[in-house]
Amino acid sequence: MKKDISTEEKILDHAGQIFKMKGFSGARMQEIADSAGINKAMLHYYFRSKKMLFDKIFENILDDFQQNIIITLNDERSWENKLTALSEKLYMFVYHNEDIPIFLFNELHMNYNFFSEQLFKFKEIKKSSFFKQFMSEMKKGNIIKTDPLQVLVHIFSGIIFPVVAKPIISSMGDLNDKQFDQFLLERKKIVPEIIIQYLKNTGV
Amino acid sequence: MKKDISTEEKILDHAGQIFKMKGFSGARMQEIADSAGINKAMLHYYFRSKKMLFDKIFENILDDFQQNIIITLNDERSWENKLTALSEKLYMFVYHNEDIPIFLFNELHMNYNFFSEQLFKFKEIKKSSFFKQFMSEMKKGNIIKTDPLQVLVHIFSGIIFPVVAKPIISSMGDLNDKQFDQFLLERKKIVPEIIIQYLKNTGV
DNA sequence: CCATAGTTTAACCATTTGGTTGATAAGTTA
DNA sequence: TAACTTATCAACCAAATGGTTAAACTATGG
Repeated sequence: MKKDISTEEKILDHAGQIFKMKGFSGARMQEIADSAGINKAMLHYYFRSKKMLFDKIFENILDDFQQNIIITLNDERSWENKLTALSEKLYMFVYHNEDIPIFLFNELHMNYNFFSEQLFKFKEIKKSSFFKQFMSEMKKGNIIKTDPLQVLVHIFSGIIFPVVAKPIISSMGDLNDKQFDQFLLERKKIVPEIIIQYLKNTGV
Repeated sequence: MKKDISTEEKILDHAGQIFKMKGFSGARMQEIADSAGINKAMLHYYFRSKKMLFDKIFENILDDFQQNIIITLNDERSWENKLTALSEKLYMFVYHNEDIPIFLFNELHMNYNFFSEQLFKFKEIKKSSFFKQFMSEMKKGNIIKTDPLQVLVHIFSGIIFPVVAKPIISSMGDLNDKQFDQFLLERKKIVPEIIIQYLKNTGV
């Protein structure tokens, strides 16, 4: 009856790393087993198939990502502070999980229809208090007339994209890893500033 | 002596499509052959190995992408018009090649060191006339003090990222394909506006 | 202390996959 | 037309890969 959770967690942990690095089709079951220091049959014992193992991991990562966003957009702050906090959150997230964004987008791209259910949770974002605040301020004339989704995507793009395109951007600017980190840090500051300034520019 | 180019091009064409859709490790040589309507041995006859076939295709795509950018940044316009033109160019590029960005970034991510030579060409961007114009205007005080690479990355992020993250963004906004296209079209307009306005805001 | 359920392993299996081969066809040249 | 090069194909191969199995080990509760 005893459920030794350590093996199962070990699998999730190591499989996660390998899937993130190599994607679904690039990852090998044997490699995951070796990495976790267990027998390959254990993978099937706990998760039945490669696909099922992958799905569990993918869902966890997607949830984690979405939760990070939704919490920030729903807490108690002004809309400006939410945008700044969102930049900060996304920055921290990508800084500590450099390969998650590209992994997520790539797997979603290759298997769009399959994951469509899992994507439903992102609809919550539209219902977040950020959207309500934003619309309200817009009506009052304190914010330029804009689609709030565009605003969020400005932040997502501005912070997440550089990590996704890191090899190309590093090459463009001839940046080593340390310089790239600095570049990203600077963006975290500048991106919300630009957007907020633009949105408040109602008089012109 | 006659070089029948049609088979070779057929391979490049169909292999390109499949690699872009499934990535290197997800693509199958047999599938490529079937798609091109030729025998699998032909793939090896013309390109020796999967990797070599892939590399040729990858290089072409990367070149194409880089050329698009460099030409725009080097032609005869003001820096503002270059940013607007760059948005337009990138928009057209991603609109007609929806799966290229994620393909490029993913393969670069999975095999960073290997492609590092191919990335050298992106260093040209720093030498483009855009950078010179920008620095010059900055000295004159017509532009707020900013790293021009950050400015370019604003544009890249703003236009390319939405395509990369299309499944998630579509889900957030509950957009169908047509609505997403509209969303992207709107961004093409708004993104350079925001940046340019920010850069010119020197007096405040 | 043993019966039972859960856990782990080595060996195995069927299929897929990238790649090869040897023969054959189709141009090209002289 | 004969010699030669280039292009194409069906059949084949060895290795890799996801998955299975049957036996062994471990723990725990009665």
